[in-house]
Amino acid sequence: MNLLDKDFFKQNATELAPKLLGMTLCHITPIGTLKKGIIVETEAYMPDDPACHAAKGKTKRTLPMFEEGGISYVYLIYGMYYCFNIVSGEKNSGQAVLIRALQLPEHPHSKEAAGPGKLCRYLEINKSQNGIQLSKENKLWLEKSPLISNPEIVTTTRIGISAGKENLWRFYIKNSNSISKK
DNA sequence: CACAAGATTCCG
DNA sequence: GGAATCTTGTGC
Repeated sequence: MNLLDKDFFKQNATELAPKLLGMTLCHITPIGTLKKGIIVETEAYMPDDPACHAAKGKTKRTLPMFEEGGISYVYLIYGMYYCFNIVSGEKNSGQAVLIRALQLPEHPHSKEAAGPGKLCRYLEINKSQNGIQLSKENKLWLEKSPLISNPEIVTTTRIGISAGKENLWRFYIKNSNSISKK
């Protein structure tokens, strides 16, 4: 079974988010360097979720969230940090999975990509990756990680939001040293 | 056009 | 605990 066929991303964010744990996010930077990390922490943002950017309807910023699942949604937060999301669900549903932390294959204890802003800085993801289909041709894609299979997953409330705090929509790999926070 | 808020991070 | 820093959405 190929986990990465088109329908894989058509699941709801709440279903997709835990399934992304243990997969490798890869990016080839503009100067041709391959950067990659294993996803160890994610959060789901759903259409009727008060914490979700798309909940208030389409705006210029959130347009990618209303595309079909499988494209990227990148936005700038606090004027300083980019956050990378994988859009999920059917077209026009308005949902996505925020990638919150990566474990570096060669430095499993590093905190260099432990946090949504930090992983974008590490992978060199910015607005130019916004709204693109995740694929090797677009130099931004997912692979199954050979290092992690069937990770033990912890489910908690999300971080940094003011509404929708009650939903248990944050997922991370138990005992990972590279998550953003306990 | 002005203004407040924000899915963060780092320092004190 | 608080600042940095600036885009975006909203309201006048």
